[in-house]
Amino acid sequence: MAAAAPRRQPTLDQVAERAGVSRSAASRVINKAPHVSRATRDAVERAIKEMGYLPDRTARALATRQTGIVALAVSHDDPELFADPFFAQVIVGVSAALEETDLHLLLCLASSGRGRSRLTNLLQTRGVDGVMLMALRGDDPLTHIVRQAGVPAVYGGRPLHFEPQWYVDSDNAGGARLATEHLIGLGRTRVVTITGQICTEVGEARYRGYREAMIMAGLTPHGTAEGDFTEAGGAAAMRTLLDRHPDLDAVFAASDNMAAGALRVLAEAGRSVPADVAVVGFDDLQIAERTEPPLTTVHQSIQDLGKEMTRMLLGLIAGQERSSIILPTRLVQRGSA
Amino acid sequence: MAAAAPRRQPTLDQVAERAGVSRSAASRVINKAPHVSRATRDAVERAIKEMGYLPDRTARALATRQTGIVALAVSHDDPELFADPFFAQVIVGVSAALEETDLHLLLCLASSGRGRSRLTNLLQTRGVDGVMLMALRGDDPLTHIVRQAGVPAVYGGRPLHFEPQWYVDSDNAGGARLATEHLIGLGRTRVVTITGQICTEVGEARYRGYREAMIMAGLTPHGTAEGDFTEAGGAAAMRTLLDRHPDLDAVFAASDNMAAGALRVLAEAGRSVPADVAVVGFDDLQIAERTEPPLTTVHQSIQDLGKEMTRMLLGLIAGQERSSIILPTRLVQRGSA
DNA sequence: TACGTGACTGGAAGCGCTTCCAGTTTCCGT
DNA sequence: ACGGAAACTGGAAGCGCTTCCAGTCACGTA
Repeated sequence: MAAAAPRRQPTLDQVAERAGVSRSAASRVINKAPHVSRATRDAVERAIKEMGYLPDRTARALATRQTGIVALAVSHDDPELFADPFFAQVIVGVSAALEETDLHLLLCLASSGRGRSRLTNLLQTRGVDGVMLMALRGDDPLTHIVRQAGVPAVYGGRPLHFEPQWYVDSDNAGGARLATEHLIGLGRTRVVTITGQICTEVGEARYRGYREAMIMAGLTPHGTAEGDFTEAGGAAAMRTLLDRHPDLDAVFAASDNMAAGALRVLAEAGRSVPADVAVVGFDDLQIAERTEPPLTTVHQSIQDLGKEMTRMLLGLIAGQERSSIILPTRLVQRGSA
Repeated sequence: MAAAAPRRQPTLDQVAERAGVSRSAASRVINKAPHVSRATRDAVERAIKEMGYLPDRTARALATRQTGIVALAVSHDDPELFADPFFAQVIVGVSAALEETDLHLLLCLASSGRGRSRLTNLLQTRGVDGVMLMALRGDDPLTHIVRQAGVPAVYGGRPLHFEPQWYVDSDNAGGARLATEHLIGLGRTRVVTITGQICTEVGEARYRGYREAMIMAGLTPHGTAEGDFTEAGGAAAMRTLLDRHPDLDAVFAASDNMAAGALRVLAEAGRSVPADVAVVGFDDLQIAERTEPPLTTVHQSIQDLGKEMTRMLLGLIAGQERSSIILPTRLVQRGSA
């Protein structure tokens, strides 16, 4: 190793000695605590500057019982799931919110059993001040561990069949309603939907929104096929729907990726979009601007999701009461509907 | 807060007391140190189990002067850069390598001045055991800070005009050579290139590889246009090239995104790919499989990059000597060449 | 002048763990 | 039976910081 000079960084004791005051006085200056005379403060500050002193994080953490670190945990069976740009956006949001604080972000990809036990250990050994949990299933043992470890925790999205005490989620049902209502407003009546996995909260909520909108408009849900949020899955579902409901005149796809697959299949089938069939997606990913025609879709701000999760967690760590948040969605009109 | 029972976790002292041994003995058992009798070990292990003891990370960190945390720092001016799927892949690789250890990953997006100073502080206050640096410019002050803080550091990719002591990088020049040679092997002689920003190491290296291959084959570089690694940039560059070198019969684009833009422009211009113009990209991103025609491209394993960086860093932390690594690339043939 | 008040100070006790060291025990070979 | 090495043990000194507390001091008021 090119380990730097073996001389260690100066300690608080040395600073205090140089400033000619006690260690406690020096500590007070550093922490901007009250009851410090002008003379003491000046002396300590000068010593700090001269020695290039910086307090040791670890020692401070031990004394204050605060690590200055929060974790973002992505718990899921598929290790590749993290490659979804969704998480990058969340992280950008989280980082932005953290930027204004002195906290740092620990990222935990807990897909394997080993990964999960590492995370568990991290929480139980008081390695972080709080944790944000994402992408976990309702029966994920993590929910139990987190609760038991007594670590402040906020959820990003809700697991199915489990309402966490504190969470931030996009208004999935509302967005789906928005999309469906838009299609209905266009005069379409034979609106079908391509859902995500119904065994996920997101998949279920977006399907629910579609149903609600249809029923509110006095229509009956015209046709449903379950996809898996991917482009290929969307294409397959679209083929199924065309087959079963050749008269369909609109489709609400629960993700942009699925909508892209659907568009491809519709083109192959000779249906023109939006003339014959109107299509709306969900997510407003980059892909939505590049489909042919460009995709009308429901926008959700994933960075905001990250930001709000972080703010909520900071509040909880500070001991404040908070309430869960549902983030709004909005329709972005492009060419497909 | 729903803070769990205020009763704190048991400490090592309590475990020792319960086991009827000294704290040092208990510590030895936990750390699997030698010189522990069977009886002592059993007693301590039983006490640990009964009390549900887990050592406190922070206290241990203070005593051992090891935090058990490594940082991945992405230092760049554009906060959105992190949204590039590239980083997600790196993180997946890093996580996989870390999974086998007891270390955790701290993620630092240091784009703003504030972010950079936070990172600086983290390193100087001994908040992490080592750091992996990515996407920084040659003159990034971070390189200096890292050096001065004496924190083990490995670079992912090389900044321009600066060869870090330890780094992992893809063989960009070699890959570009591979791509260009492939085009030449196809009988193309009027091969042009769309480069990335030449003011980046990657951009420069891939351009260099192209030139080398051309010259080795006795050809003169036929035309060059600088893009910015994006699809739009690639499209613009392609238009320029078509305009200046209407006779071109092949193009090597320094990224898949740019290649996708180029394909679009070529189609608009009525050039058929690969018949009239053969195209090769670089990166082998998902988009390469979806272009029309599917893109022949140079594959690099970004997860491996993350893994190797991590292994190297772990080695450095453990005090081993290491040497920098250049990861191989390979050509993936699809329809465009 | 005496006294209560509040600002300021440093000593000392932690935070929970590792590790050095000196002392004790055990177990050989002889 | 005995000397010595090797295995084991617990006391104590840290790691570097925060914070409680008892004490000092200067001040304004009665």
